[in-house]
Amino acid sequence: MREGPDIARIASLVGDPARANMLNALMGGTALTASELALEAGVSLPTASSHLSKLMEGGLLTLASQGRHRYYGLASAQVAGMIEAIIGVAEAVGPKRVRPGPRDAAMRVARVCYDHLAGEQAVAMLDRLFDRKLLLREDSEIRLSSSGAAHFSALGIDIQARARRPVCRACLDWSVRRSHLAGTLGAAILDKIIAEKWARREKESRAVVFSPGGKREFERVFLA
Amino acid sequence: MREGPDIARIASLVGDPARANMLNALMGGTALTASELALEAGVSLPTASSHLSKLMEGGLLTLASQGRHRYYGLASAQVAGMIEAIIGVAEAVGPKRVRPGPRDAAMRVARVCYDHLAGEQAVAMLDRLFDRKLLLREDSEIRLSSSGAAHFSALGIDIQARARRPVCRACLDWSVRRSHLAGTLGAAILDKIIAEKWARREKESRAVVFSPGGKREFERVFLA
DNA sequence: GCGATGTTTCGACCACGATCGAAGCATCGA
DNA sequence: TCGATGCTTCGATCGTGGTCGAAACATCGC
Repeated sequence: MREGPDIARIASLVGDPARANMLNALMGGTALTASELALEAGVSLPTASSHLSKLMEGGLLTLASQGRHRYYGLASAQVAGMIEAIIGVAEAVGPKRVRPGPRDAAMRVARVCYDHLAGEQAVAMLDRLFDRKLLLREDSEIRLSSSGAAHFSALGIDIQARARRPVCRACLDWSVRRSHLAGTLGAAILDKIIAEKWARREKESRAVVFSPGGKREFERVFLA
Repeated sequence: MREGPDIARIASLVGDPARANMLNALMGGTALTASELALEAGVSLPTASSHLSKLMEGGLLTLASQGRHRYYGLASAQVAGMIEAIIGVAEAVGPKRVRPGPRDAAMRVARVCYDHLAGEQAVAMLDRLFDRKLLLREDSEIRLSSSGAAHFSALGIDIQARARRPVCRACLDWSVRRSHLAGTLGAAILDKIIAEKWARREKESRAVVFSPGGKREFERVFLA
């Protein structure tokens, strides 16, 4: 019972499912807003806010205020390392893999992440957009190339860079552990997918289900 | 959102003060009985028993029954590494360490981490072993070189690589924030240090205290 | 200024889990 | 066989902390 660093305090911060989901979402290194984290964690905005202030007070997060957006990120690589260590143990002791379930499987393939597409389809799409040089990696940023601007414009997706919100942003995918496309462009693409009826949003879920024809169209346009 | 290894489950196991104290006590590497752990955690026996079964179910502990005694120990070096990582974060964000205190200072210099040596001495040793090419970095792994195998063999440390547990592993040190050597080789070196009486283990603590002569010997052999 | 959007605070509710005493098992030494 | 010791299970209590709706606060575009 002797004193030491308060390890229980830190561990219990990670020990709540909602907070664990938030931290997991932040493991990609990109800072996220409170709303995005609320969606990732599957809790309401007030609840998420409460969790975030606890994580802040615990020193696990940093906060960058930009106007009315507040971007939360992991405080340090040390914190990320700790979470990796916990993930490692969880994987080692929990080979459970309880039957994925159909909704779960659908979620892995494609789902909504805030206002853009996530899941295997989205990750594949981002890869392909890089391959075709429609998007360019710049350090940790993503930029729209001139050919990309023309390409999306031809698809009826016009991005006016007016918004304070970045046009392109990488967003880490929990199921694939790689990035997919967020930002206004990501949102616009999801809008198009829904508008063209290539896919529909599953009720009461984040899953996005493509129709057979819609899937072909999507792949022709974005995965070609 | 959810899916993936259940990190919240693992973290919440560590997140209870009583359980955290137990795990901390077990970081010394010696298995302890339920009564000892109850005392260490400052809770009654029934409470401790309940905590222990939770830790067992979570896969964090191993149990060795010997007659009417039941010895609990950490399940693996991986679990120990996770706890070290959490301690590191707790130290970093922790409140204004009030005067380190002598025991704390001794812990920084050298201490037991599960079954191997940690602390400044251990970090310095790993650095030196790399310099002398007795160990080789390979990506994020550590490998024993042929000259290293010969060297340790000459010291009476024979490592049979058959074990499923890796021979060499890096383990992050909370006090120095750099790696020290874990794995069977790390354990064997600690065994030698104790067997040669170069150092003794402080009672009721993880600190390892070198004798003046032992320190010289250790430095001659491992830090030369 | 205005309404719209993003975020936090407040208040109230409720459940989970930590806790302990007493009783039940299990194993030891005779 | 017996009592003693080490540990776990049972049952009941209780407080901490997660949760959300409503409202307040902050900042933007206009």
